[in-house]
Amino acid sequence: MPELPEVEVIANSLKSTLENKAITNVWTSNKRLRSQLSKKDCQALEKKRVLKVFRRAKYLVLDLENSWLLIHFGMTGKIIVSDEKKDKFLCSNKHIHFVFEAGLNNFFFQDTRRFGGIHFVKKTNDTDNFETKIPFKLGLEPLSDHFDTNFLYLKTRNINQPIKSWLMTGFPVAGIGNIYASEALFRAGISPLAKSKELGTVRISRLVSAIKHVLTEAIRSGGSTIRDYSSTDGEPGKYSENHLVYGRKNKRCLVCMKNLSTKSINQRTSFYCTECQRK
DNA sequence: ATCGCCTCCTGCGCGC
DNA sequence: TGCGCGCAGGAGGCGA
Repeated sequence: MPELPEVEVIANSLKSTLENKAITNVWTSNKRLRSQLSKKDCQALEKKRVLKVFRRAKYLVLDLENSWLLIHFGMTGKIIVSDEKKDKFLCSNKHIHFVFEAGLNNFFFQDTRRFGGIHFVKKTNDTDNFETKIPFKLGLEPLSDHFDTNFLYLKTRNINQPIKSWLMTGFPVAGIGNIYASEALFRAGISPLAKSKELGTVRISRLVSAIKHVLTEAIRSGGSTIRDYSSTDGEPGKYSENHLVYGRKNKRCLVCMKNLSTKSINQRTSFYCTECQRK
């Protein structure tokens, strides 16, 4: 489900309800997620205060007194904030895999397809950086100033695979999934099938601008809702209304009026315009 | 080292 | 109506 903008919207909405509150009554389902908390992890979370809530790559990060909690939403993950009692809520909601209480609310992590995951990362001292303690590498934030033409140009020089596939790997650039890869490539006039290393500085520069543009606008619009994404308050994202290619198979390209195409690239459907986007 | 394919899951919508 | 198939915002792991 959520790519960078959706997770950013979730993180922003949780700041006021979670920061400076203590976590209690931690519970997990016994269903397998990509990564799940152990009993010991749950105990370590009890009565710990949330210092900060933020997003990194596609992870929601809770910075706690003794640890970090990283939540990945996979395809169908979402967090529901409710004042309803846990047991009652579990009866009427399938696929809840993680619950904790903070302030006056319960925070429910729901994930139908269970491609999401929760990582507990222990702090050993106050100057720890969680990124050095996790078993996977996170790419550069595409909305940071470090993500520029020079960076993308250098990183793509040896990459033979299609630019869309490479963008979606999350490294060295984080947070870009199927929707925003498609949208950014359309706006940059680059075919999703273009070989990464064959893109020159002009097109790379256009791609950098397009990525920053679509991500920024999507955050501003509350993200993209395709089937079931919503923020913690249940509000769907409105950026889907601004999609120029994603989900518009056989509809007309809004620039050249030719019908848009789809193609499966690395098992993921890509939406694009064969006229406006060139290899 | 790189890349493409498979897999992990559930649920929905479509066509027969 | 009902069943089967294909498809869905991700990404780790495997083998060529």
